[in-house]
Amino acid sequence: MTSKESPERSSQANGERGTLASSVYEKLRSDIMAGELKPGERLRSDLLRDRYEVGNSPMREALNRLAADGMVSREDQKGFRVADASKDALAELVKTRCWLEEVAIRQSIAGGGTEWEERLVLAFHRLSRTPRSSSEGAYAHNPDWETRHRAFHLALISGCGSKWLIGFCDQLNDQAERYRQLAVQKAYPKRNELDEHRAIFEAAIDGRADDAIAGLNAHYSRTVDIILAGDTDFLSPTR
Amino acid sequence: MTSKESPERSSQANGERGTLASSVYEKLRSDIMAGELKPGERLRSDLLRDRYEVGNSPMREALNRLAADGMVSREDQKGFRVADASKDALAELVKTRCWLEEVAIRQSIAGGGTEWEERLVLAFHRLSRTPRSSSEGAYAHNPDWETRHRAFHLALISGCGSKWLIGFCDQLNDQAERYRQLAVQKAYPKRNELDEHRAIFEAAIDGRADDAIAGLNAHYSRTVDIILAGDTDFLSPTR
DNA sequence: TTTGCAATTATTTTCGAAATTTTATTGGGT
DNA sequence: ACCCAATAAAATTTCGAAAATAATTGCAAA
Repeated sequence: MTSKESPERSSQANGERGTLASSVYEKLRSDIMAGELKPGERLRSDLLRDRYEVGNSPMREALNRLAADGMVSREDQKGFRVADASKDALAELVKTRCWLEEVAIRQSIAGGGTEWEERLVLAFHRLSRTPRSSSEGAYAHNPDWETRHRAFHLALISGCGSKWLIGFCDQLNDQAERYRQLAVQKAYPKRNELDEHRAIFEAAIDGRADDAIAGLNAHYSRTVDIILAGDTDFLSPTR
Repeated sequence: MTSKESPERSSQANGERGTLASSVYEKLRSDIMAGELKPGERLRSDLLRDRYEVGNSPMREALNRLAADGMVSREDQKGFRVADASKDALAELVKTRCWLEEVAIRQSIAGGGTEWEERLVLAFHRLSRTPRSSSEGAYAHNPDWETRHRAFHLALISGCGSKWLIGFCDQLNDQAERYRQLAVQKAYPKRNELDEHRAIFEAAIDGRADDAIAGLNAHYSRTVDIILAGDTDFLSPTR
C-alpha cells in the first residue's frame, strides 16, 4: 500500500455526475483485482484515507459495496479486509460458475434471438482483434483485452432472460478474474485463448448448447489448472 | 412512513457487538419486505433520519447494502428508492429461482450426506410444527413461520457445496418473500402449504431429485399464481 | 401558450472531529 | 512461564454541519 490515488468523481456511463464513493469503489476494486491490496489484508481507515484521499464516509460506502460483491469481507466493529483467496475457494467458485453459466447459455441459445446473436458476434469479433498482452516480449497487462474478454463472456449469457442470473454470473466472472490477475503476475504461460474462445463462440452461435458448455467448462478448468500449476503463494493455506 | 424506530445496535449472532448501520439495515429490510416502505418509494435522508433516528452515515451504509441485495435501487446523486415490484419482475425472479434451486438440490441430493439430511429433517420438522398464521380466524403474520419457512428452503439446498450458490438462492428467496408479504396483506387464500412442503421434503430425503424439483417448481408457480390472482395494485404497471 | 433561463429551495453527499470499540502493552500475581 | 486486570494506544463508527447537486419555482421572451 504505497501509491496515492487522486480523488475525482467518476461519471456514470450516461454522462451523469458520479460520486466520490463510486469513484473510490472502482479504484479499490481495481487494486484488489490486481493484487495491489493483498488477499486477507486489513483495510485500515487511516491508511485508505491517505492512499485514496477520500474521507471516511465515501470510503465506507465503497467498502460496503465491495463487501456485497465478495471482494472484501466485512465484520462489525472490526472493519474490512480484502477477501481471502485459496485453492478450495477457487474450486468452489469455478464449479459454481460452470453450473450457472450452463443454465444461462442454454437459455440464451434457446431464446436469445438475433439480438443476442449479434451482441455475441460483435463481442467475439472485438476480442479476437485485441492482443492478450500489450507487449509481445513479456506479459504486460492489457486493460483493453480484459474489458473485451469480460464483455465476451457476458455476451455469451446475455440472452438468458434473467437480470438476476446475468448479475450472479458477472459476479462470479469478477471473482475468477481476480484469481487470474493474481496468478498472471507470477507467470504468463503460453496458451491459445483465442482458439478456445472461438470454439465456444462457434458452438454457441451454431446453437450447439452441449458443445458450447463443454468448451466453456474446459476453458475454465484449464484456467484453474494453469493458476494452480504456477507459484501459488498468493493463495492462503487451505484450512 | 409514520412510525418511529429506536436506534439500538444489533448484536451479532455470536454475541459480539453490532453497529448502528447493521441494526438499521435489518429494520429497513424488514419494513421493505412488509410493504411499510412501498415499491418505488423515495428513501429521503431527512425522513429516514426522523423515522429510524440514525444519522446519515450509518443510514447510507445500510442503504448501500440493501442496494446490493436488490431491495433498494441506488442512483448516484439521486439517492435511493425502494426497489420496484412488477409482474414481469416476479416472473423473471421465480424462473431464475427455479433454475438455480434445481442445480442446488441436485448437488445436495448427490453429495450432501447425512449432515445435509439431518439439517433438512430438523428444518422440516420445525416448519411442520409452526402455524402459518398466528391467529386462526384471519391471517395474522407469524414471524416464527416465516423464519422456519426460510430455514426449510435453505436447508433443502444447503448441501450443494457452494457458498455462492447458497447466497444467490438466499437472495432470490428474500426477493420472492417480499412479493409474498406484499400480496398476503391483500388476501390470504386457503392453501395447504404443509402438504406441499412435505412432498418436497420426502422426495428430497428419499433422493428423488426429479420429484423434488418438480414439487418445488410447482410450489413456486402456485405462489405466483396466488399472488397474481389477487389484488395486484401493489405492483407497478408493466412497462 | 410554450420554452428557456435564473434564482431559490430541497436533497444528497462529504467532511473531519468526537464518541465508541478493539487491540496492544504493561504490571502484578501465581 | 502463564494468566489476568488495568491502562494506553490504535482503529472503527457515528455525528451533524458544510459543501455539492438536483429539483422546483418564477419570470421574461418568443
